[in-house]
Amino acid sequence: MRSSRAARPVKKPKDQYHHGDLRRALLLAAIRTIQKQGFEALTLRAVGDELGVSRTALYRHFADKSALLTAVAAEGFRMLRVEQVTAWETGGRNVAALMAMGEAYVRFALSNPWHYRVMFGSGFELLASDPELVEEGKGAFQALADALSQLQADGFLRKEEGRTQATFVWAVVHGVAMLAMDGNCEHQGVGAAELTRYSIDRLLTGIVAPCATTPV
Amino acid sequence: MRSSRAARPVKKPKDQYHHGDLRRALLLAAIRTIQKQGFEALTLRAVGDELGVSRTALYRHFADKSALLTAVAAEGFRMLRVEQVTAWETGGRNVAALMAMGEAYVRFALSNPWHYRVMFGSGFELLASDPELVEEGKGAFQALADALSQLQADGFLRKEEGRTQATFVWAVVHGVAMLAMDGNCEHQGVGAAELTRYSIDRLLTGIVAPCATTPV
DNA sequence: ACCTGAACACCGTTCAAGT
DNA sequence: ACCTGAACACCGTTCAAGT
Repeated sequence: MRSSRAARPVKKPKDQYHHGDLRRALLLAAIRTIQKQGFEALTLRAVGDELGVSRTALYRHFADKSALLTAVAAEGFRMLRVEQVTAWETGGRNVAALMAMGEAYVRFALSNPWHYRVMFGSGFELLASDPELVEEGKGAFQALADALSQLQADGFLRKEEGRTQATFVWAVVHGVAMLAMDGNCEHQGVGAAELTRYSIDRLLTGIVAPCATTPV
Repeated sequence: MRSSRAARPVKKPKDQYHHGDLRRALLLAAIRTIQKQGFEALTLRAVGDELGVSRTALYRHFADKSALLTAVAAEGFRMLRVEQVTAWETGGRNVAALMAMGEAYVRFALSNPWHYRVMFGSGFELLASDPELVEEGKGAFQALADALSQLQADGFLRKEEGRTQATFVWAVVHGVAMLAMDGNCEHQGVGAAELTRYSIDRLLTGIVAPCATTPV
């Protein structure tokens, strides 16, 4: 279908309308705007303008603004998963690598604060049942769950229900990321990097005083 | 000033304009709308209509919509602090009471999901430097910090920098609350109540496997 | 099929005018 | 001082019309 007629200038496919993949272009433009200008700056008009396209062209590729944001969120989970898997694998698939995953998680949120917010559906309605969003969300979760599962098998972690443990670990890095993003920790005089390092330590060891056989 | 002229029907103070305290009425109406209809349903017009007042009357008491939301957030932190202090004091000011605080924290978020979101400035600009917001936010944090501080003194918790430890504990319950609210844990087959209980346990003990002297 | 331009309903905000 | 009604700029969305 695509190359039915042979000799034609392949570069610009006639430029009849615009790019080759407007949907992807719209998605990336939306991410860029959110990243640089924040969530409130994202208007369908601005996205269209940036691509030199009508403000209603978007409706050919997304049902509405909510669908666009859902795609932005799904793309975010994909990016996050890649960084998580990389941290785990290059870190050596051990406890140190798990800690590197935690650091990478918080770093991702702090580097992409607005994008990260969209991923967790803050302040607006996300299409929570969107198949792509669900799949990418599960994928990011699974990267963490797999790491924990192996560390359980290796005897480094408590052996307990995997998804519950994984959700807890996720909640911890998520909470740290949110507080650090909002500046809530700096507000208490605690640096984001310091909070992250401390939190990952205590995630592993807990906050209760060690037993008497261990030096306090 | 208030009772200068004596004999007058005290009930309705002439009804010249409206209520006695429009600012408070606007704040409560906004909270009610957010609570029941969600964040996107909060329009200044709707708030005005609900109180039978012009849509611009609000500008006599709040600089703009952002200022109204900031007041909503501050009120939320005040409510949260009350519940936290209650849990701590009625719980007996011990480790069990700390766990009750954690449960109460998550319960607050799950009972007031939209209000809770506003408190953490999701998706819109909050007046982060607003004195009332800062004060109430610090107050809620302090309730937790005080509890931890006493448990440290009593030897139940690791003795370390108080604000860092408190911020970590806050991050954990915050993260659990967020995931539970979004249904992200149910999505993984983990119940919110189960996640909360487990998380508070592991917050205390950590996830690493106990040392050999303790039964696994 | 894909895109456009005009139009509609809705919103936050401003402002001159009322009491 | 406090509130109102009309007006303005902006937004998401729809739709008939173009290619």
